Amino acid sequence: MDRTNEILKSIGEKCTEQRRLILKAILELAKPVSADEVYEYLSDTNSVGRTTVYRTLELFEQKKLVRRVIFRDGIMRYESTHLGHHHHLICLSCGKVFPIESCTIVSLDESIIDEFDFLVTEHFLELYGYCKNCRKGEKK
Amino acid sequence: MDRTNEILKSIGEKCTEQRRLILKAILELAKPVSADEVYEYLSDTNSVGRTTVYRTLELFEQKKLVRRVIFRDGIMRYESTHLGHHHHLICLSCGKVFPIESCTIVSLDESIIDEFDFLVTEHFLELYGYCKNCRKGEKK
DNA sequence: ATCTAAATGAAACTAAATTTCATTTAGATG
DNA sequence: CATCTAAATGAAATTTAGTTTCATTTAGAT
Ligand SMILES: [Mn+2]
Ligand SMILES: [Mn+2]
Ligand SMILES: [Zn+2]
Ligand SMILES: [Zn+2]
Repeated sequence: MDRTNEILKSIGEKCTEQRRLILKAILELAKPVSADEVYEYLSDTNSVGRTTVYRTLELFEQKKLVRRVIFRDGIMRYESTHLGHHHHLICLSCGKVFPIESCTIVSLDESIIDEFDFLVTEHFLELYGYCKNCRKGEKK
Repeated sequence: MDRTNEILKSIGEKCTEQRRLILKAILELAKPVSADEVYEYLSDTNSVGRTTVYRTLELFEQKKLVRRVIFRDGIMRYESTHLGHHHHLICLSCGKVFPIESCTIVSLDESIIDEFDFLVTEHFLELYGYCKNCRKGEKK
């Protein structure tokens, strides 16, 4: 029946109301969000405790339903892995986050083993600047 | 006389014993370090308080003597700006950090404005994996 | 040598995240 | 369906990184 139920079953974990709600929130929010943002998002339903949000996001990370994203403020955020590997544009003015789905870094990853004798297994790139909207009316 | 004194004068800030020691530590450690790592490094001299370390690193960042570096653990680290813009290889096994001095991303930065109408002003790339040493003896 | 605005640091505080532990519950079993 | 138990939950306590406050000290100007 419910989409979230399916997903929880597919990872072989117990289906609880809390887990369903947290997963739903992550899917609906559709951007990197902190545990507290998930908690706030669900606060009106009043059915999930903070601790459970933290724990559940950790579980989801292990089960690869979400990935952890760290921006310059150091806060742990999580986003659905529904979108594959990608990078982020983050607006320094309004904070909006835009995904860049193409990744030109993979070839770099591979050259590193030759040049540095270092085996790259993952990489994170974030680009900061100013979005279209926030540049409106500013002298170009 | 002292190298650190020169530098502090050059940024037009008061030369205090604490600032000299913190700057010296940053230069000697020559890698991204947290305020607490600087504090520990100086703990034997017993001449700098934790608060001063935090505040001084912040000052140094404003004055562009150091830059802030955030890895996956979200802890604020600082490194000398002596080395220009570069990226990091971080070993997931031993934690060692290696700089990659060439940056192939700048051209990406420029293409973003056309593709996303987003003006990139800075970017951060970190590559995680396993260094030469930590791969010793492992099946390739 | 004197003076003062700035710097320092101990202690209090904040915010994010983790741990503890008593209570509840999903879902397996009969 | 009723019973049972290991797992999940959440309030509260704790930890950790970082910030703020404020009384005291000090760099360096005069
Ligand atoms: Mn994303
Ligand atoms: Mn570096
Ligand atoms: Zn914006
Ligand atoms: Zn290593």
